[in-house]
Amino acid sequence: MKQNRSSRVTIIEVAEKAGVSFGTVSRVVNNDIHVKKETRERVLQVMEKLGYVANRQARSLAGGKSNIIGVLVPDLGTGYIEEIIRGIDAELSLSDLDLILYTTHRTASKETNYVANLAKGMVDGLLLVLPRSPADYIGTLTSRNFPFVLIDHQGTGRNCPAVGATNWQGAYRATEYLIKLGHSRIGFITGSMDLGCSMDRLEGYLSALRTHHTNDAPELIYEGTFAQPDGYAGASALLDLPNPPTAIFASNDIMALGVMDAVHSRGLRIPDDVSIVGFDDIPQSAVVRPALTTVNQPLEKMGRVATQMLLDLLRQPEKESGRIELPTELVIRDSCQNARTTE
Amino acid sequence: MKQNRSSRVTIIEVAEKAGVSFGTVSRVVNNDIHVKKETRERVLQVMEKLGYVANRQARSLAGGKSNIIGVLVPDLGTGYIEEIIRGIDAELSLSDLDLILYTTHRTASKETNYVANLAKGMVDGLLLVLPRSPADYIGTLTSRNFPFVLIDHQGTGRNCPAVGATNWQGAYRATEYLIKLGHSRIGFITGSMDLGCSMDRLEGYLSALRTHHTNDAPELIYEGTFAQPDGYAGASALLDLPNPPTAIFASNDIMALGVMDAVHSRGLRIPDDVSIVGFDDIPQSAVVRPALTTVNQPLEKMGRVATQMLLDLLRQPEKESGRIELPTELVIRDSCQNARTTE
DNA sequence: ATCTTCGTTGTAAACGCTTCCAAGATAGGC
DNA sequence: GCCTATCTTGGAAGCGTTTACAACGAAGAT
Repeated sequence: MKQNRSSRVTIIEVAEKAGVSFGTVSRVVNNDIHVKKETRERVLQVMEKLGYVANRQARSLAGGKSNIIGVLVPDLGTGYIEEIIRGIDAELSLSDLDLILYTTHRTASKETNYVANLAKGMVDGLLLVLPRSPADYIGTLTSRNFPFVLIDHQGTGRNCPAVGATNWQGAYRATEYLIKLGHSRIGFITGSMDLGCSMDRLEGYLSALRTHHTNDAPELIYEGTFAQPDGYAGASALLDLPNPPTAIFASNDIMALGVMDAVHSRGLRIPDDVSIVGFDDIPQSAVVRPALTTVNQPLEKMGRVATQMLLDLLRQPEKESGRIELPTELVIRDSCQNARTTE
Repeated sequence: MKQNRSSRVTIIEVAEKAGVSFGTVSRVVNNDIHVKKETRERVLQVMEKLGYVANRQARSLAGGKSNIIGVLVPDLGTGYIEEIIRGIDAELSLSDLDLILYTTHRTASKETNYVANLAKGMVDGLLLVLPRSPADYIGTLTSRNFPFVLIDHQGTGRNCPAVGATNWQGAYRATEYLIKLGHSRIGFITGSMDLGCSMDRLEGYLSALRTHHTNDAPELIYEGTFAQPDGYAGASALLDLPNPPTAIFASNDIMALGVMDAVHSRGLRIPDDVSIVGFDDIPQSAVVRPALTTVNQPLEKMGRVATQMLLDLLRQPEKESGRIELPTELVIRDSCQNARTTE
């Protein structure tokens, strides 16, 4: 017994049972004002009784919009993206839009491809999380006036809708904190340098060092890619230096976890021997021991705000909307300590 | 300038440019055999040149299927659901199906509602993660022959497609492990008792105690709901007992984290004073200090397997498929120790 | 040379809805 | 009581596909 397509209740069936034309039913469904109150009630009742559910595909086809918004993410499983999605979902569940999720698995070509296809009518708007190659399609999207919002990506020069966090400030504050604790050799592990936020964090670190006249020796900077092993490798390299740093600032928490592992495995103590700061404030950072001092990035909120922007854009496509930056905040926990004066 | 609907390339346009009828183009798109090789190539070229993308809505409407599968989850943000989604996504990205995500925010009525509507044509199949009230709709779904798979839920008596984990065995093994370490008073914190898996874990715990002739006093069992505060409260209550347990087994890792907090805040040491075991093996459990001994549940794999089952069901709806249980495994880390003989 | 039989292609009729236009009904103004 | 303005409703024309069916030509069989 195959699923019976004809079992579905259509607008026509409702119309017949209610003694009106299907046009009227459509008006009821769409909350059109031009329906007499009693008629509306009657139709509503029949709909209820028959268990009518509008066919999405048909509505989309006829109406020219899908009521779906596409969310494009690079990957799942870091805890980072998930927080953003949570915000998106929370905001979206307040509207009647659905969320369709695409994972590019960090492939730039896939990303461009998806965007191109999705923008051709599958979805009404696009939320691009941590985009790799926005330059490839932002132009097209903009000129076609297709609604989209970039999440956690530095603008590409153009003034396009985007929400990010104050990466520079966060890194500056964290570095300054370490300096004020008396650290003068502070190691830094970067993120993927093709991402704007990585650059910003590095700049923030460097600015803080310079402002406070602290050593910014290039050997203290290790280039990572945001993955845990980079933290381990970076910390190992830094601690092998003839004059090793007394504090390490990792560009994200995942790498900071790697740093902790490396430090532990050399028999050094945190924060006694090495102070550590991360970035992001993912759930793990609160539960590791010692709890990780880190820069909080309001990921869930970024998701929410971006979604709100997109909804605005959907309502009034003409409206210009630029970049929004949400504040980061230093969360002080237990992974840092005054630099030992014996040094 | 509003987005121009007519800018979209349709099958008809392709047909004209290629000098064939639109029917032929449709055949090419659908890989129908009845097209001469040269014709196909020509059409393909034109499609490429024009940047043709099939309109999903129209295909769905005409073809009677959406090529979308719905994933219904109770919530986001625990790290638990996300792992499952990751598995689903991984498997789905191998097919040409898209994933549309629904969050019920733990509301049973919303769940029933979503399922009812989705099954009426919006999606081709449903993946139900940790369903609250499957009894409400499984009957309908089954009789309508609508493809779906339950993830992480104990069958409701019926033999319906589901994938879960061996909760009973996992809890049994963990409890046995504690007993063999010499613990004779083992506290247990349950999950939400309306979920089958919670029951199974409790049963596993009890069975192990009985098998090894160990005390299963009811005061050692604290009823939780899988949330971190329950772990804290549960541990506090258990440790306040006149004869407190020397080990605590929490029904999930999140609660185990709460237990750790409670133990720490009383100035007790883990594992010296209290041994702790969790369940799930979420990423956090590997990074807390001491690292948490826990029962690994193959969440990502459960997502994959469920997706495969659903795809099978989509291909051959007649096929009967029952429940699959994936093995859990005890992961021994640093949160347990021999019971002190001084007790 | 005629009849089949493929292999290939064109065409019409859905699919369930939105939207626009026109027509019927109703009420107000003179 | 008649005409116009307003409210309400019906119906037709798509939206871009799929799919069943018909049609056509060419090749093989008789």
